[in-house]
Amino acid sequence: MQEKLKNTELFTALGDDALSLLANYFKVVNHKKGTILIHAEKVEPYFYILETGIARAYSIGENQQITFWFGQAGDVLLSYNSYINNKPGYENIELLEDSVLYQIHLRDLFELYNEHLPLANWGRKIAERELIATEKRLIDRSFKDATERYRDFIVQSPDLIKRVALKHIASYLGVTQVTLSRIRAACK
Amino acid sequence: MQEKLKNTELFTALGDDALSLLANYFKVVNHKKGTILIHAEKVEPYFYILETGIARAYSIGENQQITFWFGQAGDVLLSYNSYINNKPGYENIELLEDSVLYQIHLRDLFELYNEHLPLANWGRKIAERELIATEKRLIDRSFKDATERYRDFIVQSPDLIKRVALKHIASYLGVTQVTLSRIRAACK
DNA sequence: GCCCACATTTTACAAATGTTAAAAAATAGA
DNA sequence: TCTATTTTTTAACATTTGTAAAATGTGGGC
Repeated sequence: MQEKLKNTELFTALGDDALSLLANYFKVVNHKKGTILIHAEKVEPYFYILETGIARAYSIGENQQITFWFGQAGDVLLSYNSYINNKPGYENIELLEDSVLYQIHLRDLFELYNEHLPLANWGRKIAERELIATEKRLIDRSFKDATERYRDFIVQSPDLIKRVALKHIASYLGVTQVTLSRIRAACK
Repeated sequence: MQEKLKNTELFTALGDDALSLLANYFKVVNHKKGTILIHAEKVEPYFYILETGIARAYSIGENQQITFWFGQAGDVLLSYNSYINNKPGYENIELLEDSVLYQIHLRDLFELYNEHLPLANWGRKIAERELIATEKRLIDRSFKDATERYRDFIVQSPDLIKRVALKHIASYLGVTQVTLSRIRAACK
């Protein structure tokens, strides 16, 4: 495993032995830009950690896709409904750049969770951190207008602004692409 | 612990020994309607499970409160930022009815998590389920208009519609009370 | 029963955002 | 480089939602 990944916030909390135990099960995989790693209509049996690249999670409606999450280096890519309920999910995950990932089968991961306490607590923290981030975004949808959300996004995710198509950022912020364009024109 | 609580989805997954271990640490507490159980500006050291009653979590902005979560019997009440980061949170939790709760100190809960594997995995599932629910709500904010969200809410939470003030439901749905009133008038 | 405090609805108007279509700009491939 | 495709912007108009204030409804205490 790359040193830089070991130093992400997600891994520093794990002890060395938990880390090397986990590393035994990880398989490094490469995927091209455009790969759909997780399909909403399937039970997806893998848990991924992104080493390099950018990903987006999106749901498909009648006339549109809604991007509701972006993943960057060190983030976990997962179909939560597969993981928890062993059922197809609501999210697709697409790689927006050529990517390197660590892959582990959910079967193996759950076995580790049931054998190794620090890992079980590590899995708990992954979900808890994601929950806090998601709740804050939900709250921001009410407290802040689209312009404020866009400004915050620029500050908090400067990499994403540079590397992700604006149409995806628009739906992530909860507006249409036309509205985002207007906001950007007004900000100049 | 009440039988009915043991039969909630949250507890049936736990084995009997994990349940009785947990029960040793729970203290039953009663609180009046209106009690603010969790304060956003404080590190709150307790984890609660609601036995009877209804609660809401809300954040305070400049001119308004936003209710972003409702808790019913069997749900966990918690300041996630206290729990995970040992820092003050973004959420207040208010009891909307006289309530009976199980209370455990975070110190004790973390000790259990570090000793007892089934409990650590139970804690993981609590956060994961909450995450799925929150992500779905965030996605619904984009896919569905306020009228559809209100109709869904009536179907999915018939108890809350009866027992919670509409001003709280309005902000939970992401609209003002005026808009909710208009929706309700149109639905008649 | 009456009054008070609070919740909800209604109204009129303003602001923000969506929709559709088209033009302009950027990007990828041959 | 040139073309084809996709992305982004712009425009005009429709719709939804917000704001502020007044009116109405509701429940508890005296």
